Amino acid sequence: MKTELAKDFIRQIIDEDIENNSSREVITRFPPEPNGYLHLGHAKSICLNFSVAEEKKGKTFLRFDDTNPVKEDEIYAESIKEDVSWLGYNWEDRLTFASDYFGDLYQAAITLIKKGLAYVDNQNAEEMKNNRGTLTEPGKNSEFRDRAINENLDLFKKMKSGDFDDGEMVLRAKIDMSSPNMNLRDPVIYRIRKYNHQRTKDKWCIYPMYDFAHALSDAFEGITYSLCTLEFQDHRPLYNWFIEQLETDHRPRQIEFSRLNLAYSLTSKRKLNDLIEKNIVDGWDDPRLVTISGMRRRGYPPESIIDFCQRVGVTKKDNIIEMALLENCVREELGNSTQRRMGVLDPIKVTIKNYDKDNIEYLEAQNHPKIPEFGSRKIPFTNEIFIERSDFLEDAPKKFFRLKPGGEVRLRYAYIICCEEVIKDSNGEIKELICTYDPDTKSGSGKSEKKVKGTIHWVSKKHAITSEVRLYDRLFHDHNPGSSEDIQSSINPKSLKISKAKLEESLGEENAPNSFQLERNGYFCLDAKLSKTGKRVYNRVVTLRDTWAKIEKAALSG
RNA sequence: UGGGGUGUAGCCAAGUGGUAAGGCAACGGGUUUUGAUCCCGUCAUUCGCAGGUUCGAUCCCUGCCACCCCAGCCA
Repeated sequence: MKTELAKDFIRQIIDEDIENNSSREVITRFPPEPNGYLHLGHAKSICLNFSVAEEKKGKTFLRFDDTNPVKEDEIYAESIKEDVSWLGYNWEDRLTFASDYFGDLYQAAITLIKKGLAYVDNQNAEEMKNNRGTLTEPGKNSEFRDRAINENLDLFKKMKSGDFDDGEMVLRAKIDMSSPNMNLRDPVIYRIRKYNHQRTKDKWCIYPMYDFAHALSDAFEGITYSLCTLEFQDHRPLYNWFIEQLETDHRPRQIEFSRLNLAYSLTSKRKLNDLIEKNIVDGWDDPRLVTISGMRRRGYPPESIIDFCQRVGVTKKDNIIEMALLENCVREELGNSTQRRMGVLDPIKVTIKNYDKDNIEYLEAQNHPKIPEFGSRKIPFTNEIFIERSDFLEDAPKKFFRLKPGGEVRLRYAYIICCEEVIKDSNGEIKELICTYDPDTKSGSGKSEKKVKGTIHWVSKKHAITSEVRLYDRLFHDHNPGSSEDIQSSINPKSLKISKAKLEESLGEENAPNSFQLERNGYFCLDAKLSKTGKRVYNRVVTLRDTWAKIEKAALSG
């Protein structure tokens, strides 16, 4: 935990409850539907549910809300488990499925019918829609609403035994067709779906709806706080209605909080799915996506995601969090946990004409500027090296501290060099720089008093390994791409740039770290999906803060 | 024009009937062989707006405004 955080309103409610009744347990649940992959918004919910319970020595269930066999699949359930674990949470023996309760749910429906609180409706979807009314007009009672209890019982049993086709009948709660809350206008609680369920196979052909299954599953598991997002606020009266009418042993309490939105990204399963189907991205784990699997592949440490979720807080206010906060969390975590290396993303060759071309000098380089325990390594220096193209400017502004014609710069851990000559090709593009070095300025030798303003990174040409490095930018131009249905038009065509980078020799070693900082270039991580033996592909996780870029930008605009 | 929510800085977010925490961003300065990190400093006379109650209101009351959610046999 990096910052002292004030208690959010949910924790305050829980604290008050505990004060009023010291025996009250904290049992929460994370209830995903296995019909897609988890994203950053889910991470917020996971973090909230698990940490709130953890803080009070309570428990959290991972419960799959698998009540719609048409949309759900086991592969999603597997990925969800992997993602939750990766974030660092453990549900222990509390892995459950709404489908575990299908039998109990069925009995609960029977109870409702017997109490005269549910009825079988023959209306089709179209008719039901027409009779539901509108936001300002009440609905109309179904002509089947006052069926006898025995008839309802009989019909419901026939629904279960497969006597009717999909859509022919539904079971509805009998509440109030004129309620201003649409959820209370006799909601459907069971529908017929002659479809193989991923877990119960063909045992059932009727499936409970979310409101019914969710409220009761919470009650069955003894959930004390059922935390969900704001759009379920209007469902709370229905949630409570089921709990009250069925007189369950446990009475869970639903509390809603606002979902997380991240600027320039999408946190909607449906829209994410769209991107994948249209091949705009490389699957659910594309590193530009804020799916958990995408962020994992990108190289975001789970700790940074948890830290982020803690910092954004929990309220009922709509929000769009800036990407900068997430990136700050990632940098902070990686800064303290990764070793430093050197690598050139866009190389330009430098020949040091006064350095013996047959000589190879091994120079000492620290693996971390502040953590000596990370040790050091030796890097080879020769007369031909690569430096970053952007570290040389022919026409440099006064405050440009890097290399320019006739100017000097320090090569990190090596010598100070001076640019003597610029060699260009027929197109005017710089092909090579001819420099001289000052032998007295060897790093750490203390022989020279010479000081230069700039230090740049470099790699020995002879020893460099060429690797594919993927540089990312935001996937969307639109601050809130989710607000539009036209996702395509806000796609940033330059969100992925592939570079043939020159990396220092040590990154080719067997025990080379999988994630590291390339000094002055950012944090990088091996792409587990694209890398093969003999071919390593790296993702830039995040850049370093770049105040020079800011100065340049300000100079351009001002 | 029904119901349910929400409005505190550019983005998040505390807060109390006694005079606006913190983080991110931004800006200025110091240290630095990463223009990184780190450190220091600046950044709301005002809490959606208008009235009212009060010695005193961001907090209590009234009215208004803005935004979000709801008319699936999805979750």
